[in-house]
Amino acid sequence: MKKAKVSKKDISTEEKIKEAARKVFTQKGYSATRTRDIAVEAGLNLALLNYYFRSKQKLFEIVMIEKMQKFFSILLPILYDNLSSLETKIESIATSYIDLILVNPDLPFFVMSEARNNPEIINKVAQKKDFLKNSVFIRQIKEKKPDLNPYHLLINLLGMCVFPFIMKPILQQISDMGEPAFKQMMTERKTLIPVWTKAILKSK
Amino acid sequence: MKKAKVSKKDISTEEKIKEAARKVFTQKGYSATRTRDIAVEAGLNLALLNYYFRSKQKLFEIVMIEKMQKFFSILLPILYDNLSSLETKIESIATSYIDLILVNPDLPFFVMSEARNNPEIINKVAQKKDFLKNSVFIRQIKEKKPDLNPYHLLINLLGMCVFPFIMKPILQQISDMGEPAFKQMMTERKTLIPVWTKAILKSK
DNA sequence: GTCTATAACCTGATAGAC
DNA sequence: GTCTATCAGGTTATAGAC
Repeated sequence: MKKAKVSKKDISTEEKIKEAARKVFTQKGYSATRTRDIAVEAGLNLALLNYYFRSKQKLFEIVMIEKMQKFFSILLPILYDNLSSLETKIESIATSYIDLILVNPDLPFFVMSEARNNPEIINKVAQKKDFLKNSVFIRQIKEKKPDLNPYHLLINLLGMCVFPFIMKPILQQISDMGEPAFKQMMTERKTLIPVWTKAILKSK
Repeated sequence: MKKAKVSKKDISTEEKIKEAARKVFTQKGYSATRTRDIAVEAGLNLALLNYYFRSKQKLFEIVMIEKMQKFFSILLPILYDNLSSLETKIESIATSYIDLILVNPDLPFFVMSEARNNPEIINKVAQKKDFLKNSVFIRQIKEKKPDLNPYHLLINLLGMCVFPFIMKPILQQISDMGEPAFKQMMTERKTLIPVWTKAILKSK
C-alpha cells in the first residue's frame, strides 16, 4: 500500500534510498561509491537496497537516467522552439543552465563522466541520433552564419556555462577564489555569456 | 643494472608497467581500474606491480603527477611570458592545448576528474596558491579590459579548447559527428578560438 | 518491510618457488 | 626479477529471523 500523502518527514523507504543514491552517486561516481555508503546516507541497512532495487547497477541506472534527463530537459525545448529568436535562445540556455547547475553543482561532471563509461545510455534519454542536426537552433545558426560549423557555437555556449563547474576544483587551488566569489562569478556569467556569444556570431 | 640504451622492443619492466598504468588510469580513473587490468595491459603478472611500486596508490600518484605536469606545463610558461602580447598568448594557448589534447584525448578529463577527488595534489605541481593572480597574462587582461573579472576570459579560453573533448561522448551520441569530423573541428578551432577570444575582449 | 548474519565474490597485496 | 598460488580484507548480494 502506497501512502497518498508524503510529507518531508514521512517519505517512503524506497524514496529515502533513491535520494541517498542520488547524492552519493553524483558525488563519487559509480565505481567509487559502495552500496554501504548509500545505506548509511539513507539511515538504513544494506539489505533494503537489494530488496527495493535488485542491484547496485539497477539503482545506478535509475539515478543516471534521471540526471541525464535533468541535464537535457533544459536544452530540448529551447533548441526546438519555433517562435523564439536565436538571441533569445542563447539567453535562455545560459540562464537556465547556470541556474540549474548552481543548485546541482555535481550534475555536469556526473553526466559527462558516466556518459563516457556508458555512451549508449544517452540514447535512452536523447531520442533519435540526429535530433541536434534537425533542431531549430542549429538551423538558425546556419542562417545567421552559413560559413561556420554550427556545432562550434553550441559547444562554446554550453562550455561557457558548464566548464567553470568542471574546472572549479583546479581553479580554486590555483587562485584565491573562494566559494562566494565563484558563485558571484557564475551569476555574472548569466548576462555575460549571451553578450560574448553574440560577439562570436558577429566576429570576422 | 639499468640498460644504457632502450629500444622500443627492449623497455624495462618498470617502464612497461608505468606505460600500462598511464593508459588504464587515464581511461578509467583510479577507482574503476583494477591492478589486474594494468598487469594484463602490460603483459605481465600482478605481483610485479607491487614489486616495482609498493601499491596501487603509489603507482597512481606517479601517473597522476606526471599527467598534471603535462597539463600545466603548457600554461605556465605562456602565462608568465613578459615579452609576448596578450594576443600572442591567446594564440599560443589555443594551439598548444589543442595539439596536446588531440594526442592525449583522455588527459583533460582525467586531470579534472582526479583533481576533484584529491585537490591537494594540484599543489604538488602548481607552485604557490596565487601563481595565477600574479601572472603576466592576468595583468595584461586587466590592462586591456579593467572592468572585467580576468578569470572569465581564462576560463572561456581554456573551456573552448578543453570542453569539446569532455563533451565528446555526448556530442557523438546526439549528432552525426564521427571521429574524423571531430578532429577536423578541433583543428579548425585552433584558429577560430583566438578570433573568438579577441571578439570577447572587444565586446561592450 | 526491516533487520542481522553470512554467503559468494572480487581486489590489493604477499609468500615462496624458480 | 619473475612467476604461481594464496591470503586478508572488503564489497555486493542473499537467507532467514522477526
